[in-house]
Amino acid sequence: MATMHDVARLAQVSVSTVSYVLTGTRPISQATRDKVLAAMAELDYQPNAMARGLASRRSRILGLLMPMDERGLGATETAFVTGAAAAASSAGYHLVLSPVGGGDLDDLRRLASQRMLDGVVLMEVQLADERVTVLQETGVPLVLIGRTADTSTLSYVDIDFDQTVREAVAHLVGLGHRRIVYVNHSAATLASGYGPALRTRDAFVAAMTGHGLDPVMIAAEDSAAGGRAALAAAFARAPELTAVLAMNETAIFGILGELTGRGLSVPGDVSVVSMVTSPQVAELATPALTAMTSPGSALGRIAIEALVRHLDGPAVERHLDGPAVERHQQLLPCALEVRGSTAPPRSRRPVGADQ
Amino acid sequence: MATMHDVARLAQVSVSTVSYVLTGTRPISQATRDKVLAAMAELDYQPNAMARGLASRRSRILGLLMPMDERGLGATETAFVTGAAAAASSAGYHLVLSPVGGGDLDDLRRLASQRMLDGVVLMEVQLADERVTVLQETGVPLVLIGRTADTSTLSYVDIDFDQTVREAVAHLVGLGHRRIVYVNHSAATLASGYGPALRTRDAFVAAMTGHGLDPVMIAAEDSAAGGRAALAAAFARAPELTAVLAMNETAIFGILGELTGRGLSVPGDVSVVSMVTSPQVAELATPALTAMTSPGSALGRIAIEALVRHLDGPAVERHLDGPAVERHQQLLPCALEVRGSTAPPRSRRPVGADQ
DNA sequence: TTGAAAGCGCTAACAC
DNA sequence: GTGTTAGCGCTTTCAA
Repeated sequence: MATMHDVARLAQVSVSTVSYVLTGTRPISQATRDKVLAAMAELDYQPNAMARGLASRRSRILGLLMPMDERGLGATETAFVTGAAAAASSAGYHLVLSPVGGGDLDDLRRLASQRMLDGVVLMEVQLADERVTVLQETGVPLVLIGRTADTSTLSYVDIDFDQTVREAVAHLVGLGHRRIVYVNHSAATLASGYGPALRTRDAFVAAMTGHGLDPVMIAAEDSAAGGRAALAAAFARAPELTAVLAMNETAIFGILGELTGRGLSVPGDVSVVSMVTSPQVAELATPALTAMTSPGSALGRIAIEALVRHLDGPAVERHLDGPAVERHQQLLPCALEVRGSTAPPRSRRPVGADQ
Repeated sequence: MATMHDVARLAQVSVSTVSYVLTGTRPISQATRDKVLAAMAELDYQPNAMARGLASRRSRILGLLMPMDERGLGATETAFVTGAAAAASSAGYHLVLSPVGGGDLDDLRRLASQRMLDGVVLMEVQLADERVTVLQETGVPLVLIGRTADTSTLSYVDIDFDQTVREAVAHLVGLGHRRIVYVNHSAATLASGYGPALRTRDAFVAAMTGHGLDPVMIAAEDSAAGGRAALAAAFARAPELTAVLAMNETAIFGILGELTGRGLSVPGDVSVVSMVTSPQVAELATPALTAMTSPGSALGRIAIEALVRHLDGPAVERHLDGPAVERHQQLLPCALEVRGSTAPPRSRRPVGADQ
């Protein structure tokens, strides 16, 4: 493995010159640059990332910390990751994903304190999230996907759940639905402080109330069985329901199965809208689901861009906690994609503009 | 950020002593160790990973290279990742996932050449995979998940597709099915040299032939629509089919939908077995799918263990390509998990032991 | 426009 | 059982 010294010797220049053509930190004459480049090519030189990192105190590596305790990454998360990776790469950074489980807080602290990561994006943030605290203590530049309860000192990008729910409800109401049931994640998930579940719940109540309708919410376990149970509960609570809005990507298959099992057709008897769902999953169902499509890759891109802006920005007071530190806080709504699972309810026509 | 020097000064010992209590590379008296540990705690010392890596020429980081071009990680891949992460962690390594797209071969080469990764696990290997070549050229220790066509010089862990298909077919045949259609990935995927698709195809032909049955294979696009089309094609090719064996986790939802659409019940009229599927996905369907469950986390664990054994093993001739380099080559079968989607065909009873 | 040299924070001989 | 010290391969002053 050739080193910079080898390159310098072959090109008949000093090591610093080689370093400067690599970093572009100071002007180099074309002739010298060519010599150096030729030498590099000849030796198949690759800079040693460790040495570079040690000397420059920057690894040029960004970490994407994602919990993997659950049922895997959906297409949504995947889009997120690829968006982030692309943004990192075009900013000259590597992106590595670190599968941090919930338990290993120490592991997380170590990872962040070892100066191996220039910055970190944390996914699946809870309203009260110890990981955020740990990360803040270590001083690594940090951007969240999702939000903690108190966001005053943090940078984050998140889905605009309020807007998303409002649009979904408006779609159904526009079709003429009045009895709409919201199927959320499980009670346990809600209790654990999972932001999306909590925020969509509140947004649903607000949206329905705004339309003068009664908000009915059911919690469902993340499984097909949970979805079936939730649908049964929904009919118990609101026998005349004509539409289901589901936040739970897993339960929704159970909901559809149970609907079919009860001899009810989608969207003839009951309309179904899936929230924060990828097109891939929406297309899996029969009929394909009308869904609110998450802005996955944009979220990833924006998070990384915010992080990079911070890192590559003026080196001033990067470690001062003064109010001068710029935070990036942004919400992106999901987009309504109408497919085959929504239609006007059987018993009534779409409401008119003046109604 | 405290350095080793600070710790040494506070503990009144030399830096090397601090280093040795950290690495455990030579005996240290209990008294000294305690002093050092106390100093570390007091200063909240964290070793600098870059410096350590530069000096020791080992980053203690393992890379898991996974293509993310597609529809996301299923529960299978997730189990894989968590298995790998756990194994790495308990061997004292960090595991980072790198989302390498198909295109960036140069990016891959750079990543591997920069001495940032002590070893690499490559997922989703194709029969002819340029990435393997690139990686081998860089000289990083490498373990594959999946296999290239020529495995003579490589370490790998893979699913035993032969055995898995044989068991799946045996299950159906045991129930009395004779007309079994195999729904594979798309023709394009097959043409691209995707090992699992190719290997299961061959295994299916072998297994069916072994039972004296006619092997019918249909290629399906990876979508619900693809599944529906495949089922139509299957009925065209084999009108009297009573069972479907599906390799395509995405298409299977279309298959089920189309079956229902034709007024056919599962498993009453047609039995369905899903290959290389996670329990989570299998439970999504109604009825829950009988499936061959992939040994996800075991695969991940074994791959990492093989890599670590290589890295931590005798430092002898690690860069020699002599025949002394031990390769790890192992196949693991999927396990049959019977759920609600398989039953004896309507028209006949299970075959007896002597039949 | 270029070179010399002092580190970055650690590991691992080598010495005792 | 412990200390000294020469690097690891690079970046970045300082000096020309």
